[in-house]
Amino acid sequence: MTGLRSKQLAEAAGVNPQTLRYYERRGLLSEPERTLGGHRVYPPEAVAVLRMIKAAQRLGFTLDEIADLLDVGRHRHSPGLRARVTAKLADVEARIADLGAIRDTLRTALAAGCDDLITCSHTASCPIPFSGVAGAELSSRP
Amino acid sequence: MTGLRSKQLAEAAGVNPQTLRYYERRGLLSEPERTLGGHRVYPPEAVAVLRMIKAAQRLGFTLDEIADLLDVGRHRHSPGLRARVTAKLADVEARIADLGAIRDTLRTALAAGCDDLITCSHTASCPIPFSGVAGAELSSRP
DNA sequence: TTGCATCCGGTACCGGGGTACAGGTTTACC
DNA sequence: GGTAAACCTGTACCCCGGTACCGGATGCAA
Repeated sequence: MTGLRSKQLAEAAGVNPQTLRYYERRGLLSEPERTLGGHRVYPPEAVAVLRMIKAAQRLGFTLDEIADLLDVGRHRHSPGLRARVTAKLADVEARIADLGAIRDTLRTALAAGCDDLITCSHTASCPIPFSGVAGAELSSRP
Repeated sequence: MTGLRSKQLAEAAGVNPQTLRYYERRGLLSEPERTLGGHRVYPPEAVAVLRMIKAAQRLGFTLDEIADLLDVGRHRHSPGLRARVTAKLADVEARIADLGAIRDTLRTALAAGCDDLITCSHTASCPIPFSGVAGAELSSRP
């Protein structure tokens, strides 16, 4: 009775109803109960799950990764979970570092009234660490 | 004479040669000189530009945004540049904050030996701030 | 001058993440 | 019991960021 129908869930979570089925196919949302007629009835927690998905996604996780992360805890934990979480953590930390560099760059650019990012960066007329950021890219994920 | 051919540039920047033409079409790379026969000859700075593109891209900027950012400085600055940079900066800062929350979550999960992310997060049995992350998502970009 | 690597433009395709549409059933309310 | 809204499955399509393939035209070196 506390169940949600597709549209309600979709609205509550701010996604398209079609996306729910899509996520279900992709293994991100576990298959919900059905009415006798076959309509999906989601548990209220589904909203939280969706929000998590969206949050994780916005942060650069792919749907597969998210599915993986969620799924693991859903039924039983595969042995590799800790390793994967650890890897993800490293990944996230790297992203934070990169973003920090970009943030600094943007700030510097603004502060310097430097309206011109590339000219600045590659003529080295203002001390923007863009090559540092760019360099970071070389040493990271494929 | 210091010019680079497609393949050289591609290798120097770690991208596919096809991608160069693609970026050119997209306005990310300005049209290079040509040999008499029509082959592209890129200036050495192109490498730096490409690295910047890749760095920015890894950090969640779309090609259009990057084109925009680059283009502006390339010829003449549209009046909106500062505003756009400022907006991007806010965006980046928001991403950093979100990533920080995710990082904390992952750390907490690891530390708690909590192998199960969703169960943990939505049964509130361990004090993981996932809803905080999820909530942040509501207040941000479409 | 011949030969092979490279490049050219054009078009087609791929994977990721959705979204839309078709055509048919179910629900829910009057 | 009728009817409109919501739902169902399935398939097709869209955008993004590339990548691959094509047939033909250079570039360069021996």
